Amino acid sequence: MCSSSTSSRRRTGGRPRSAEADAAILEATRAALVELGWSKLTMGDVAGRAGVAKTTLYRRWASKNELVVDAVAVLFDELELPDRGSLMADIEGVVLQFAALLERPETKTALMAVIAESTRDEPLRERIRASIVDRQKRLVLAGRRRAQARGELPANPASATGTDDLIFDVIAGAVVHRALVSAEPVDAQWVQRFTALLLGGLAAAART
Amino acid sequence: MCSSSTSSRRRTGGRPRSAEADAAILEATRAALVELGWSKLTMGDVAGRAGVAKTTLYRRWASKNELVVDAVAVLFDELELPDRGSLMADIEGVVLQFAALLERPETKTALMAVIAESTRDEPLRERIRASIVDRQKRLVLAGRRRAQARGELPANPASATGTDDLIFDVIAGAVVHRALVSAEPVDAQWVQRFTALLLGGLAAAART
Amino acid sequence: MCSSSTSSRRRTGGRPRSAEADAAILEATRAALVELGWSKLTMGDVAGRAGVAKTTLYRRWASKNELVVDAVAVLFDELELPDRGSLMADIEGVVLQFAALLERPETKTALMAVIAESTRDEPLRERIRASIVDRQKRLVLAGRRRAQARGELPANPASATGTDDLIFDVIAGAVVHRALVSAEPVDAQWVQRFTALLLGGLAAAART
Amino acid sequence: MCSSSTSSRRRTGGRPRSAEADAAILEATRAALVELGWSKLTMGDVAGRAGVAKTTLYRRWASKNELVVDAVAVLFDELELPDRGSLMADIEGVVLQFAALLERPETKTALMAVIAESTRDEPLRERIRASIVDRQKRLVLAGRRRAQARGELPANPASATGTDDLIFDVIAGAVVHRALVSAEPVDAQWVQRFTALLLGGLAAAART
DNA sequence: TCCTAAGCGAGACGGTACGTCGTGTCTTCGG
DNA sequence: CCGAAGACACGACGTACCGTCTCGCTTAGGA
Repeated sequence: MCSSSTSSRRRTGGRPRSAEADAAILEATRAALVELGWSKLTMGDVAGRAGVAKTTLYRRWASKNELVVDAVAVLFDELELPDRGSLMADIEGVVLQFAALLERPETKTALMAVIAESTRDEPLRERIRASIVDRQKRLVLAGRRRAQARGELPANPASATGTDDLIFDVIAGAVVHRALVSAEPVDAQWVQRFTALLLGGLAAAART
Repeated sequence: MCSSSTSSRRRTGGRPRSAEADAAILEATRAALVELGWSKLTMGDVAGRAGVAKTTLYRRWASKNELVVDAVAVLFDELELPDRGSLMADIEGVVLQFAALLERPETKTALMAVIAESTRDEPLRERIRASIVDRQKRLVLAGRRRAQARGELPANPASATGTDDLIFDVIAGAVVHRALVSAEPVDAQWVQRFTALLLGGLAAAART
Repeated sequence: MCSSSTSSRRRTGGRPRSAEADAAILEATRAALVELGWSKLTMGDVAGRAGVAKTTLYRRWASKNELVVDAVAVLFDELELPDRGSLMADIEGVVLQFAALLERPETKTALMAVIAESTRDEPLRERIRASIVDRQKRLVLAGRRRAQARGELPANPASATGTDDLIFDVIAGAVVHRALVSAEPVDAQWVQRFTALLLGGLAAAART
Repeated sequence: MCSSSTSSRRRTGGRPRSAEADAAILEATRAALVELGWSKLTMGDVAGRAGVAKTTLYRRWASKNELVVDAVAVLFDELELPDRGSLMADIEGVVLQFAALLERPETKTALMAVIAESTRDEPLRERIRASIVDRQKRLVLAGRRRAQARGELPANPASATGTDDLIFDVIAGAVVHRALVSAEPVDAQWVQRFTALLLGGLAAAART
């Protein structure tokens, strides 16, 4: 995830990069996002908070965008899928978790911004996919397998990947849209109605 | 839409504002979005393209964000819901239209950017809601009414508004997520699978 | 002298440049030279002292070098050649004046620095010549004419210009070298010995 | 000359400093001066040219200024005073030599720069005096003695030192001023006129 | 012969200044 | 009173050097 992850290519000479600096910078970035939001966040400010020179930031991250992606990505790893006993409860749980994550000011302001930038920046898009998007899909995969184990969904291997991607876009897209575009609360009632809709769709698909 | 919409408050004396200027500025803004994207777009550049002084821009829009919202909003009004004979066909049609709209560089880069800004800017959020979000919901409303007229959906007035909002978030969210976050094509196959899922959900909801 | 001296080319529109700003900047530059010397002087610091934005400096002067030349040039205009009754007294007077000028920290540190830069910067060399060097030669010219009027020097028009230039280089060069390179005081004794040497040379030249 | 001249204080153990490195660094410094001039010369660049680490430079010289003084000083040692048979010819010879030295880009750009710095840096002034200025005076001393031996100048010991210093400032100052400040060529004609003036002054002084 | 203190390359680091750019305000003039 | 032209204060940008620091490796003298 970190830009210095090229572990193999460690040159012999020279002072090694400070490992603590990385952590301090990412933490400072999150703090700055909370206080200032995306558009007011500056590299100089982040450097100051981290007790680090601006040069050090630029030595490790090519741009503000990449820095923010790395700083925020770790928050998405906090999402889990505890077994709540039924597919419905599992979906409701993950949706609420995801909504709570999107309520945090650092994610709320950063996520859409970096996605906006990624429309013009292929490397950034790749980084987002690797750091955030693909890591989320594991939740859908896990949920589906658990539901199949329970017998709630048929063990139908046909185009499981395509379906997983679809489910992922529907869940994540709906929650993001509700929270950020419609700008209305993702409360229990909305989650229940959404889950019901989704389960109905899955059941209908299973019957075919 | 336009900031000069304060039609009543027209000062008596003096030269009136040029109406052509407004159109030229919005057109120039869209052109700049296509060429430069959101983050490289500058007010000075837009003014130059429009053959207008920077002062004139600031006299009419308070910020770059509001200008871009106005410039892009009109594109969303192009969306229509021609009667294709069935709910399924109507949904597929509007999803494809929406996906095509999101493929245009000016919307792709601008939409997420202004939404990101809106998380820290209440007036901007309100402007987005009024100019873009609420205007889209008419499509959901129209589609539901047409389906009810066809008998495809029950004429159930119970919390229709809430359901409409949910459907809106699911459709718009899924398409935006697929197109911009997952960054994968919204092709016919995906649209069919998505529509099938949604219709299944709606049918299940209707049975309750 | 000022960069905005292109009086003829005054465009119609637009806010005119502030005249006070020019004076404040040059004054601030001299103050910074006194406090910090040439190598520690920064454009940002000058801007701060002048109560002006850094941009304004760069809008008017292409480089630190040119700014300093303009700031210091005016000091050289203070040199005068009051009639002291004899060529010897006139020379001693102007040498002491020049030495006093070179004792001021702003000239001491700036003069050699811009000359050093001018060895690699033709426009700067031209600016120095126009702003400083050529303006000094008037003193030699005036002194020679006055001495000729007194009968101390023959009214010999033969290559007067070449001789004036030579005298100028000898006087200015010797004083600068004594003050800055040898770094020893230009006191009354030295001035007397130098003047005697120069007068002897002039008298010898007159006899040929 | 070299900063490592602290010959007495040689610690017992440890690897001695490379002698070739010193030569390579000074050579690289001169090359960089020729190519880049004073203000564009950087320590990193010099290190690169010399095939040496930046650390090695700083271990031996405290600053860019001192390094440049050392690099340039050796060039001034090339000046000689071959016996040309008369005082006039000796002066003309040394002036032409000095002018040729000042034509070299490395001296032209470096000399004035370090002198400018020395106005604010006492140790640097001392180093310049020891490395460059005082070593030049030997030429004046030698020329005077030779002229006295020839009988061209009286063997007058009265304040010989003061006169030597004056002559030194007049010669060196006039040439430097002509070459760098007036920025005009030190050609044969100028040298002859200057020499005639100086000889006249010396002859007049001898008569007193 | 080994030990050991220093030299050395490489290069990351905290700083500081650079010169440019964009924002949003202002001041002038002409229509 | 509008609008163009453009100067202005402000502040962030990303780069370049500075001079210092940590590394791990080399190298010569003294034990």
